[in-house]
Amino acid sequence: MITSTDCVLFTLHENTLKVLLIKREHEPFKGMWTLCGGFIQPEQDGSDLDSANRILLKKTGIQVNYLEQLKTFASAKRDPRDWSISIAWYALVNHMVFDSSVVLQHTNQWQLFDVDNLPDMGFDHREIVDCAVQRLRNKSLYSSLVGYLLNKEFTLPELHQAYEQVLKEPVDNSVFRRKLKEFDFLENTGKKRKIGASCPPSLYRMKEGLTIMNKVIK
Amino acid sequence: MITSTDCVLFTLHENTLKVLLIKREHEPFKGMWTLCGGFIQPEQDGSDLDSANRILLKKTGIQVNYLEQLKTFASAKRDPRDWSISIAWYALVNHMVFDSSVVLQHTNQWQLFDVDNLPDMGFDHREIVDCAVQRLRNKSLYSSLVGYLLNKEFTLPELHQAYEQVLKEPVDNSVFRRKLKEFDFLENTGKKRKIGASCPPSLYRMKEGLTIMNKVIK
DNA sequence: CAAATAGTGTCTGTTAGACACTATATG
DNA sequence: CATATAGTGTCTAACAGACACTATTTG
Repeated sequence: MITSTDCVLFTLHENTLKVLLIKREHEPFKGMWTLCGGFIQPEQDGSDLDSANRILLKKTGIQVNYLEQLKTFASAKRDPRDWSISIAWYALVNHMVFDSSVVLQHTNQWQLFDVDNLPDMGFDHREIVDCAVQRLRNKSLYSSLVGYLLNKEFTLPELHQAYEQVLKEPVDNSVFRRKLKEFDFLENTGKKRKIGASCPPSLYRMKEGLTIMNKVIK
Repeated sequence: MITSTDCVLFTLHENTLKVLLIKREHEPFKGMWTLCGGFIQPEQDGSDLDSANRILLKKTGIQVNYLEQLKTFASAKRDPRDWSISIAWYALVNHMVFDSSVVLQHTNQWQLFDVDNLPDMGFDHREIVDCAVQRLRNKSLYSSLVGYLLNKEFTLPELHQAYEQVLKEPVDNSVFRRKLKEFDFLENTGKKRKIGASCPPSLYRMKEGLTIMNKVIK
């Protein structure tokens, strides 16, 4: 019995929702694109969450902003070696961390892929990604998740754009702002971002301690 | 490493949402109330879903109407014997099956408990039940799930009552019926149920092939 | 035809969506 | 002070919730 964990790591890049895939170095599925995953280590990991964080950190050097259990994939056939259980997760990070990760700088065996234009993938990882994309898009409608794809401080126009990129459809500006007021998960830093010959937007950050809000955006 | 599966089996009884708990016969937690669970058997089970169905059938004799993966609970401490993974599920059945199950008739080591008045439970099963109740109540608002708690054929007043019992709050009759029309997951059998000196309600059944609808009730 | 329950219509306040508008800062 | 973008107001159609009403069947 194989007990493992796999994580769908999302970020926004080039105006698109992307996922990190890693090129497998060993059989099975050597050379194919797969999720960031690994075996659960009972000696090291106190819980499934620990496993996910440990493996993310080890394989990408990234400490994520948001991490949530997605679903467990388990069957006799998903791994040719043996009956296999994988606890799948999805995580959200700002794209900056990809530039600052020492681990990723030392290899080119990884790539960010548009979630709507994925390559062939090993195991049942395509199914896992599709499941995660569906969950993220759905949950974005009534939560503050999208905020975790941005830098710690961001402007409302940036957040607005992020929603449109995740959902792949336009979001009305006044609806967007009305909803944000109801949600109330942001706090104004007082600072503004200078851009050019125009009105500079305020910088906001996520309030501490919240992950999910309970109303509908869109 | 222990790999197991546990199921929260819901039904409606005495106007209340209840869960089946089983009194444990062995250590650990011998004599305490626990969920219907067991070990994954790689030789017998093709998938996690197969495990859940097999264990339900073996321990309760019940074939459920609806079964959905809930969440996976995994840690070093949840089972005193070893590091343990449990893939948790929730299932919905009509109360009738408890009377017709031969397996359950041959033992009294089980009981149905009000979800809002649970006994002390072994392992982390209390947490699992709470998680399942939350999921069921939430999903009931925008799905046809509640229908799976009823008999194959049921009346609209029965379904209405079932919603109120699951949600533990009144549901306006005209809103209820308006929503059902939008959802469109029922078909009229043409039959009616005779009760007494009053207008007999029509009998409906769930349309084949659907499990989840996508609008909001309540 | 009275009683009881099934089932429908109607009114009101709230909200999503569309879009026009005002405010603010900079070169 | 022109320009560009930030941010707000307003109108309309749809819908949830409350509740009164009509319809149907049986003893």
